[in-house]
Amino acid sequence: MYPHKKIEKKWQEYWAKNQTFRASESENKEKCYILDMFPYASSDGLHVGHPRGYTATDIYSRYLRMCGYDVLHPIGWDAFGLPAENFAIKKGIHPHETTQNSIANFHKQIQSLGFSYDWDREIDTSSPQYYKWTQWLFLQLYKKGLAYKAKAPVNWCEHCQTVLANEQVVANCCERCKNPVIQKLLEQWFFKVTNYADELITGLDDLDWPESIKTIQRNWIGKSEGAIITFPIKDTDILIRAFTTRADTLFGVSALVIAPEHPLLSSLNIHNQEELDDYIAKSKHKSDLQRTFLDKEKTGVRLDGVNAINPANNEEIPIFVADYVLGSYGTGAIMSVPAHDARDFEFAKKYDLPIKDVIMPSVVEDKISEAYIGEGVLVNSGKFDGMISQEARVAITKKIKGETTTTYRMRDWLVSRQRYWGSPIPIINCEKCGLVPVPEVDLPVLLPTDVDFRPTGESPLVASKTFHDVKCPTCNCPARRESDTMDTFVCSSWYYLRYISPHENDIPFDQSAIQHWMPVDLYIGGVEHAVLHLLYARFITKALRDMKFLKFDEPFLKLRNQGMILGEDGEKMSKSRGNVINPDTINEEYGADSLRIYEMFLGPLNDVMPWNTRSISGVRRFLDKIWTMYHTAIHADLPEKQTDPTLIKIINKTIKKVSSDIESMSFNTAISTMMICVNAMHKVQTTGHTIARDTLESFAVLLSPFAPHMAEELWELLGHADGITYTTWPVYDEALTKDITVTVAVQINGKSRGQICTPPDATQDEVQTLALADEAIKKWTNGKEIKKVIFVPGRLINFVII
RNA sequence: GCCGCGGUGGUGGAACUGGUAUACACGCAGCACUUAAAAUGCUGUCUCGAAUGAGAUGCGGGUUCGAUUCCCGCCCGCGGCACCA
Repeated sequence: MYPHKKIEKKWQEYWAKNQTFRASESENKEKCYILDMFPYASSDGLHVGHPRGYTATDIYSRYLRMCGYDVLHPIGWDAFGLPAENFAIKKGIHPHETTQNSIANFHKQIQSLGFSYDWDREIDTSSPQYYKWTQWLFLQLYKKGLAYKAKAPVNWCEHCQTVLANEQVVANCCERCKNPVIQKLLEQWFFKVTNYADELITGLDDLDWPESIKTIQRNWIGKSEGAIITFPIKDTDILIRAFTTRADTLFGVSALVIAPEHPLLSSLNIHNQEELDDYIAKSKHKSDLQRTFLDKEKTGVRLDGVNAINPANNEEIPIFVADYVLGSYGTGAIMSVPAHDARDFEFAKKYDLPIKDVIMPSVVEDKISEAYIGEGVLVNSGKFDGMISQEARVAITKKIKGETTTTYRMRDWLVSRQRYWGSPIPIINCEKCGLVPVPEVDLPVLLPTDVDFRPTGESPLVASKTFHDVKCPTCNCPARRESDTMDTFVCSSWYYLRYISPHENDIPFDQSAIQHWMPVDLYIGGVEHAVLHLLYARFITKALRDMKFLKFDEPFLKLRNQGMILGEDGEKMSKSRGNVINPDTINEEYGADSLRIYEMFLGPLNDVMPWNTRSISGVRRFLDKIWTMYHTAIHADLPEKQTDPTLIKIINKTIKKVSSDIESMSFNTAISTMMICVNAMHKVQTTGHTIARDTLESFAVLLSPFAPHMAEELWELLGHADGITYTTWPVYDEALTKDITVTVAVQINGKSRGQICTPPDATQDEVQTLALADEAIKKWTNGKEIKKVIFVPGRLINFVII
């Protein structure tokens, strides 16, 4: 039995002492930056989901080191933010203390799994050395006009007592506490992500990322090309602009519908003002949840006494205010075309508006029961009749002097938070000078400790006299510091740059080191960050590039997702369900190598998989088998070269398959291949033969990325004193992977009826003669005419008979 | 509703570019070792059938000598978006 505790401890100490995984910036080696999404330093500690991604990157890192690459593989801690703060409040301990405890715990847990991180580069986003540069980043964005303060309707979580970014609102609820989010009009800080909307979409094309993530980002950014069409209000000078993607349907407009928030509402002379005010007040009180989920039925108010003019045909059309039109998208006004838009159709039915067909579908199906939203040929559209939708959009927009434009669904990133545990925003509010950035020499703006950090709806930093009251850096008048803190996602939007020169105190990152290491070559993490971290990091990279700090466009060239590990009951692991598996327990009982291999053997990296503790015994048996096999094989007169042809073939095949599987991240099949190899070696050994040194060495190297502790021990047992990490990955001989004979399937009409053994390069004639001479085949072909023969060399021969 | 991904033994899964479906592992059964158990090793394990065989990759069609793989139409599950004009 493999004594995992003793051996794992031995090699972990060896790696630490020798700084085995320290990344160097080597001139003559090709670099590879392999990154994990750093863990949130939660009080719960590591769960079994973490090691899944970490093992994948670790296998890849260890593999590449042996292939001669210069590998950077760092780890650190995402430490600021709400969960840490909430935990601290619950315990009545300062979040700094609870966070440091969590970090220490994570550090210990991760180290015990034998990951090959360069621990010298460990970072903690809540340390002043780190957040100094998060603040620096904020200032650069501010200088560039990419960080701004504005009053806007924002998402407010009553439970967490803070605003949230759009990306943190899931189904109209706070992604953290799941309580409904309400809209509030507040002055907040934003990052201008929308400036990069277009590049954030086009940049995706060249990235080696899962299509699913690209699609999620594209949908989130929500590019839509259309036109703004101006509708004059009858008997006034007022013009209302409506955004549409379907200018081709302009002749089918039945009404102009505007959002309750629309600014021009107050300038209109409306006869039923009271009714309107009532409606606006009601819709203001509705949360977005009610406006969308609960109120499927559309409501609105017709504005009496005012009408709009359709610029296409000068028809007079009614104006409605309805809250299905969003004030925050497009122009806050739409042209309602009931015949060709599902929502407008529903609205028109309710308010009895005319439904006028102006687009003929190419295939006419059922009528009137719903709107036809597809494209087609124009009818009832004056001189545009007969045109197809695509052409008509351009022509009509031009005719009525509309402006073509592009809008995006994505909004700017709201980064200020009214909570304590985050990086302070480095801005000073001066009555005379307005917003004044903190001079860079004064960074970091330290998070004060003399405050009650429990949330009150206002930033707790306001309560700190030492923090809050300052002198204006420009005019020296009394001023006050910005008291909000930054969203944790700001910290994580640039951490991959800090790993590159984590100890620099005067610069955020060293330019020449950045040149050497960036961009990240492989990034692994969960899908849940598709529109959060992954989008923010891309934005920050592009912004820093435009400020000449970086010379590349995208931070992460290749991305892979690790699927979630579910509980044994197939449900998501959670404390309340009681199905959480603690990796420490598994590590203790089966060892780190078993846990690593088990998590990879479960199935494809990307798939969601249920945990099954019983199955670990399989991989543990695999390791035990290797252990005893090596101990039996290694003795004084161990032959150097393998002579057994079966083993020569299998080891060459195994090297080939394991190498290609690691490169394609098919770790599960790499492991089954190694199992097949071990079973073969074991069989040879139990039948009294010896496994030679070259075979044992090659296999130990193949095993080492997966089970590094055991592999190191076996490597030492084979007489090597310098560790396995930087040894050379074995090469295989293609000729030796080939079988001497192959089994060719013989089919009759596509059904397998037998098999024959031939040399792999046998010709069709040879195979055919052999096959037709076979008794089992004769039975089928006797007296039948062979119409056709299909031959796939080395695989099958198929006789088509009548 | 729209978009994306998936459906293979009792279980996790494998299968190159359309070429012998079910590798590898778990579980289960039997045997060996043992006073016994655990551990370990060996053998078997898709279904029906005594058998030559027949049928199985969610369901129904199609293309093909041959389909888990390609095409059409459904059903189910998971994930994303959610009045975005």
